[in-house]
Amino acid sequence: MATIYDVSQLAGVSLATVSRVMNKNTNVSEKTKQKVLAAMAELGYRPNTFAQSLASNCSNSVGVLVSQLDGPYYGPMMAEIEAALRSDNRHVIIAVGHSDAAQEIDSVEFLLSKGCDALILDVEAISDDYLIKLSQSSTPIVLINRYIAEISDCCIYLNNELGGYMATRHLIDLGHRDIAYISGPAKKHDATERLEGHKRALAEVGVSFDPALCFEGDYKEDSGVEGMNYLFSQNKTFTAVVCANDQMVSGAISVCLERGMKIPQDLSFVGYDNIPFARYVSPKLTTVNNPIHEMGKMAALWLLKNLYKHDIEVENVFEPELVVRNSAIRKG
Amino acid sequence: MATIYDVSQLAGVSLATVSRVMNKNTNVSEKTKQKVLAAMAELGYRPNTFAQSLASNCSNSVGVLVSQLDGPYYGPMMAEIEAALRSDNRHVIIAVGHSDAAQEIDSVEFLLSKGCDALILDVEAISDDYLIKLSQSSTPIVLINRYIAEISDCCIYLNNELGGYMATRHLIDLGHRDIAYISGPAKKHDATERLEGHKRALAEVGVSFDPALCFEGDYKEDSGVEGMNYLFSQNKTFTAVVCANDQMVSGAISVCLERGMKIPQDLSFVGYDNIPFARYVSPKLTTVNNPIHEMGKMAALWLLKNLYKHDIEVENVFEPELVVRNSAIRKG
DNA sequence: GAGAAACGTCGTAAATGGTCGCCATATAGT
DNA sequence: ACTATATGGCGACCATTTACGACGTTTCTC
Repeated sequence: MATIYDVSQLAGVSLATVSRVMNKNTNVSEKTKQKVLAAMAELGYRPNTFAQSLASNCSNSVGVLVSQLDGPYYGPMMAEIEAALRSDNRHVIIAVGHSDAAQEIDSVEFLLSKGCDALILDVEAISDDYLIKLSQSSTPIVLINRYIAEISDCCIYLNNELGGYMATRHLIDLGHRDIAYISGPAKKHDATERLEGHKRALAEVGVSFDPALCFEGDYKEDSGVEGMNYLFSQNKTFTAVVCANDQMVSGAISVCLERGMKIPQDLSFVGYDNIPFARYVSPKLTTVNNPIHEMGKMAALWLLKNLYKHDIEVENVFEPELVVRNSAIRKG
Repeated sequence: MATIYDVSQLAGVSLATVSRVMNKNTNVSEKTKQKVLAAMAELGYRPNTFAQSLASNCSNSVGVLVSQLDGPYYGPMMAEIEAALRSDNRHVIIAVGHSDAAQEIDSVEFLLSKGCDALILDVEAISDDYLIKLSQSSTPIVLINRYIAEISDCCIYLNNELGGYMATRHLIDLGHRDIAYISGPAKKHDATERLEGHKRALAEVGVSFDPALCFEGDYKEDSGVEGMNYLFSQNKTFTAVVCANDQMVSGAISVCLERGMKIPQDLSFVGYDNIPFARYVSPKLTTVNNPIHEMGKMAALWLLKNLYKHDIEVENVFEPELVVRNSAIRKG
């Protein structure tokens, strides 16, 4: 492999000059620049990133920690992050935290030990305190899907409470009053926020929240199944169900279909997240759009702006949006 | 940040000795080893990976190139790769090729420039020749989802032809003879192989393949919609449809449902890939299992064995498996 | 039992391939 | 001619690995 030294020899200039043209330093004449570029091309020179990183103390890499890689949720986010960073010649290193505090911390340490310039974290189990302390270290972090007041500047998040409100409000506007709820795990912030929104919508029209009509799932399909079975076992009336994410809706609907029910005629459903499948499943899901990919993109742009000094605008907070399709209809 | 030098000072030994204990070199007495370990702990020492990589010419990183990150397909694969490599303290750098030759080559170059120890590639557009040449370079590669005879050792692949055969054979066994086919893009190897299997199953029972009953999609939901509309427009009889992947089945079924048809009573469907949603959609999809996550894992293990010298067994070729659920029934 | 060979343990110093500040020099503008 | 600015060279880092050799102890051999 050719080194910078070889290039400088061939081009008849010094090492520093070669380094300057690589780093787009302006103080290089066009003529020498061309000579160097030609030499690089002739040798098929490729700078050694390790040496660059060692000398410059910058790795051009950012670590991305997510809860899981399978599932429909993180793919679009990773795709946007990769695209944004890649276009600036930075690379992304991935790590998975499995929604477990110990593993999440372990992953952060891992990423740090690999010398990432910054971290993008979508973590659920790690405490606010840890994150606040981490943000004070020399490695910048940006949080997706989480709001911590003390470090709000580096938080990219969705107004989940509003989303939860919108889902239930939509059903209320459709005439429903007996609305069941299949929640995400109580330990996850977004899950409790969405539930809060649900309660607010209920309160707004004077309907009291009935804990018996609320099931705590874990955001996976199977818990939609469980949740639905639970709800039916309560022997209470309800004409609509809102689920804290689309995957649980999918599980819940499958239970109803197996019982010979018609959706949405017999029961209305509203989901959350608007994952790609929501459009193709039958009935097409009415759901709350969660612009997860945009948040991923924004996290990357945040880094481009604040760490790599690009002159761009970023926004931190995203608004949910109701996507009306066919899984919820007026109460008949 | 503490350096190896600081550690050596505190422990009262030389740099080489500290390096030796880090690299588990046996030639160091238990006593000095403990001294060094204590010093490292006291300083919170973390070796600088860039310096390590520069000196050892090994980055402990592997580049993973996939066609896309969103969609249900690559997530499980990435998850397995990450887990396997991570357990050996290696990290993965991701890149996306978008099924385009230029972008795929660009991504390979990108990954190479980042100094990956090896590459895991799931590429579709890059030519065999390029890959063969690439495999002769100093950076090992392993190919997922592709078979190239000249470099078969580093190919991890599924017997797609057999899978295509199984899908159609299942329908034949259920009494169907008029079977439509929605294919993947002709330029993708796996798509043509699956179609070959379909044709073989047909030929086996003396049914001639009717091009009018075959639509070339692009593996996405929308082309399932298109494909179904095309098939209906042909005014031909068919009692079953096999789609080259589950996403297209999803699109195809939605068209039927909108027309008021009952699935599988009016039309049987068999898919391919067995993506997670296939289990939760209604009707639950009969499909061919594509052990994509296992192939991802095996690719990682291949590297662990051949590059990082672990003593483990790996297998290259995977067999598809029919998963019978509810989207295909006996011809009525 | 003495001398030599072998071995285990550890230190020295030379890579590894860059970046970057500092300084000298060339060039251009006024 | 004087000064500001553009240009290029020199050499000190950056944090590690690793070949080589020093040194002391053990073991083998005659």
